[in-house]
Amino acid sequence: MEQIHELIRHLIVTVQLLPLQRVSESEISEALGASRTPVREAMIRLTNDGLVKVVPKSGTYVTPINIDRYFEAAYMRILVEVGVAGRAARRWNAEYEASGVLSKPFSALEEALANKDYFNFARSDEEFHFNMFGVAGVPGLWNSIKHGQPDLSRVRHLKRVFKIRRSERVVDEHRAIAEAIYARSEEGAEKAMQAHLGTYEDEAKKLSESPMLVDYITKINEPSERNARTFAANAEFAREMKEHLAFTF
Amino acid sequence: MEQIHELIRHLIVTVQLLPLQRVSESEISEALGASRTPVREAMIRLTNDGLVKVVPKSGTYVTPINIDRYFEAAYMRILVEVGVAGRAARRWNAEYEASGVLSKPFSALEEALANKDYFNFARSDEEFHFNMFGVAGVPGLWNSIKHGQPDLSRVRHLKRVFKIRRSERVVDEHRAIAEAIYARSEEGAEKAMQAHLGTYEDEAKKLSESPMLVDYITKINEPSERNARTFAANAEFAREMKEHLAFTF
DNA sequence: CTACACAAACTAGCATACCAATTTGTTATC
DNA sequence: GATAACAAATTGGTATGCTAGTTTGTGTAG
Repeated sequence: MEQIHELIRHLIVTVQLLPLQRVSESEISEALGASRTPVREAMIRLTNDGLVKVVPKSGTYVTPINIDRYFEAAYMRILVEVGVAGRAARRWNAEYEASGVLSKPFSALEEALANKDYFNFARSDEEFHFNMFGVAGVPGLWNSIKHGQPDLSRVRHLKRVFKIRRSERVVDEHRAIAEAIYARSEEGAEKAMQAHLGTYEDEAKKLSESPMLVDYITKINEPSERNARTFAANAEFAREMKEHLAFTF
Repeated sequence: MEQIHELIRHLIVTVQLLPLQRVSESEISEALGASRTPVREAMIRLTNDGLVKVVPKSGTYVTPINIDRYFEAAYMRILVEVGVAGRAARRWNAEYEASGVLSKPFSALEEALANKDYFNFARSDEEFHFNMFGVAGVPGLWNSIKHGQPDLSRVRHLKRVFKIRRSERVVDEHRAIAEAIYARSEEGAEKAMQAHLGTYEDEAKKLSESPMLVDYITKINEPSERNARTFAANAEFAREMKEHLAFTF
């Protein structure tokens, strides 16, 4: 069941299943060669993820992408991480220093960038942030930030697709954060984190400056005849659109 | 199914179903006169809530209460609400003023306190906070704060049971927040909110100063022969314990 | 040609039966 | 009496059939 959940989730996150599209239990169970029960259970979990909405006796539909929620989640992340960075600086000590909780992922980050290994780059980036939460004494919050909001993943995926990112500066910014924490400078760490994540307004601006993405989201959120298409036909539609827009999914 | 989910959730939150206890699908479905399917689906949702853990081919167990997670959630709430209060102050304008989004729930709060109507007191309190999120332009974050962390509800319930609360001061604190927002004082609003919610350390201290609650949580988290008891027998156990401790559940 | 009514098809919700794996209780062996 | 092996019972996972409600398509009346 977990596998089905992951599969459908992946299809939705990568926008191969488009908003408002119907994802019927029977259709998927048939396509996957499984019974309806595990599919149904996957749907319940997807409902919890906020990725689909079940309408009794009618159908299950992919939820529209709500970009406002993404902004909110980004804003929340900034608030939390800035506070956590300060707290980590306050709690920093020789023991943490010796363990290399921050220096190790930072080194890995530098190395990954040098090798242009973007997969490990993202991994090390995440590890750095996660370990900082650990130093701050609130390790569980990382998951809340990461999975707390319903639909971060789809927008994040689209950002990748539209190549909205920045790698080089990240290393320097992490260095600044790490050094402020080493120096036990609460204020410095907060400022460095603020600079790293940018403000809420910056985030909004950055996405608005990429109207292509906003337009794309608006477009796929619209109801259309594709809503009536089948599972397979819709994947086909997504593929066509993908090629047309020359994206790398 | 929603009803079953709510029922079991309520039983767990009110600690009538104790941590580590087995809650078998068949047992519950039988007790409720329903089939296993809806019970099973409720279990999936409870898993998402972090209230139970399913061990395949073994059983479904109530998760232990993790008080650290509660602290983390409280800390996160403070970080977020302080930032949101500042943002609300920055965005405050005549339109909001005229609409009474903040003044109305505040008045209701005062009135509820005067009538010792604690139900409406809590309602107005929540409405005030929620509306502040609206003024800040991030209404969706309120739900993230409220339901984001897995196990806020059980500790919150226990706090009520152990009578750890404070009502009178809340009104004054809300007034301070509201007035800072009216004055469009970002810094003032943040400070007032910080004072209202207290710091992370204060929260921890407050609960530590109530060792009875900490001890109680430790105790019910421990494995014991009750883990082998049945659904009904365990509810009985909870009732006994309740009476013994003279709590008002 | 349009509007409405009705029927057929499809939907998710639920009940039930069966399966494989784990746990637990018992028995046989030392 | 302790321990190991085996068997019976219990568990969650899955498949499937049925039901009630919604949607959609078709046909008929205007």
